[in-house]
Amino acid sequence: MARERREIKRIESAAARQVTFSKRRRGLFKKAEELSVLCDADVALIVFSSTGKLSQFASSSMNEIIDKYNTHSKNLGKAEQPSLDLNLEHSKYANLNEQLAEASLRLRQMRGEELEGLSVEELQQLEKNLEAGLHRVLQTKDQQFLEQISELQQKSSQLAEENMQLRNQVSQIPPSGKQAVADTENVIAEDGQSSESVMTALHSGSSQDNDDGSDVSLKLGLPGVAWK
Amino acid sequence: MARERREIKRIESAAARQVTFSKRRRGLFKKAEELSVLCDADVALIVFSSTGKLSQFASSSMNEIIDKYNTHSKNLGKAEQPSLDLNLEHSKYANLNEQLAEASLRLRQMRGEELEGLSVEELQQLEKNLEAGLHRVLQTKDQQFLEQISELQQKSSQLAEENMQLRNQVSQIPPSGKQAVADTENVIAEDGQSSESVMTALHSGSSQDNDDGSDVSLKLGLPGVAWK
DNA sequence: AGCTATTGATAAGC
DNA sequence: TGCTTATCAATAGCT
Repeated sequence: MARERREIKRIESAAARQVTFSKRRRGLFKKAEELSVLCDADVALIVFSSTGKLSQFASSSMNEIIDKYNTHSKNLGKAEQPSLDLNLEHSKYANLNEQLAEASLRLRQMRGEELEGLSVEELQQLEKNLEAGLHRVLQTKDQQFLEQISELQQKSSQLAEENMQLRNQVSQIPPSGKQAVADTENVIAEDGQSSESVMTALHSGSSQDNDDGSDVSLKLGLPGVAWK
Repeated sequence: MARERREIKRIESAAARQVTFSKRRRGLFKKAEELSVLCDADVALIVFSSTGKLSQFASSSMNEIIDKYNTHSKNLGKAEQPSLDLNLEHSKYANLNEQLAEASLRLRQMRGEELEGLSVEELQQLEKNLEAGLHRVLQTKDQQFLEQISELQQKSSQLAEENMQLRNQVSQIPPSGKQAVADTENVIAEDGQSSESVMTALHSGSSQDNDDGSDVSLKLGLPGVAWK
């Protein structure tokens, strides 16, 4: 991949070998990571340079992958420690692995993947499950929305009441020129503003803020929620 | 490195992921071997596909390299192997258990259960996944239906043609009383009947039955399928 | 360690 | 899975 093709054969010059090692090692590790990310694969890569220096990459945990490798490849004889306990341990492990594989497959199928082998009946069952799940999710979501709206309405009316009381107090102050009128208008204006951003709090769990009604500043804001 | 740059991010389509996995895995193994040869390095590469299938490469012996790796990385105290092994075994087990619990929870949530703790955002994400999954399932189902319909139409027209030929043969028999006429009518009647139940076979995989046209009796019937 | 001319790898499409 | 092609990425040889 360069100025000239390089024959795949041990590089004799130690210097050139070192340079090529650095460059290609970087490329190899990059490719290994890309494969693991793109294809959701578990990848482990161990490289010892000719000088004995170790480099490694593992998409999850190196030990985990090596264990998995040993499990896969060592179905062959191993007459050492495998006592009853170990065998038991192993079969439990295998069993868990199976369950996990099964669960993963179902999950992927619910996401619409790997449907190839399914019969029409199985597809219909899947469809039914998805529709039921979707229905429940929508119900739950709606319920949460309704609860939040109800909370907000309550808060709103509470604020409106406070507002009215404040306006009453203000109006009882003997008029001393334009100032009083301006203040009253301000209170009304602020209320109008808070009702515009009223749909954004909710989630921050800051519901105790003005339970006593002493704190009039509303911190409503639910960031990142799209209201279709 | 191709028609279009691909973002390094999990490929959602299972089919595309599989194709890319095959191609890139080959490339990765090739690069690993080239590095080991060119630079006289000891390289071990272990890859588990998302479906759990193992591929491996080792410039020398996999076990040898793994041993060397363990020696290098485990400078930490290690007086006994049983304790280490046992701990490893235990953590693997615990880890698997966690993964299984996680998968089960997600599965239940897709079925619309245990949604209580979810935020509106999480619910919306779930909804999106469900809709996408449902969409793909419906597409797959429709495709199967269409394929089956197409097959049946073909079978139908083939049968109709056979029928016509049979009718011709029958009509060429010199009339010898009412019997011949009655036979002709029967053939027509049977054809009409088979077209009514024509949508029900498919799954039994009995497609060789009348390839030679000698067996006119259709055994179409897909029990338990509701055609909304 | 940077810089390009080249070769190599690979995303899409069949 | 394999093959082909248009493109993008890795890297060999220099500096």
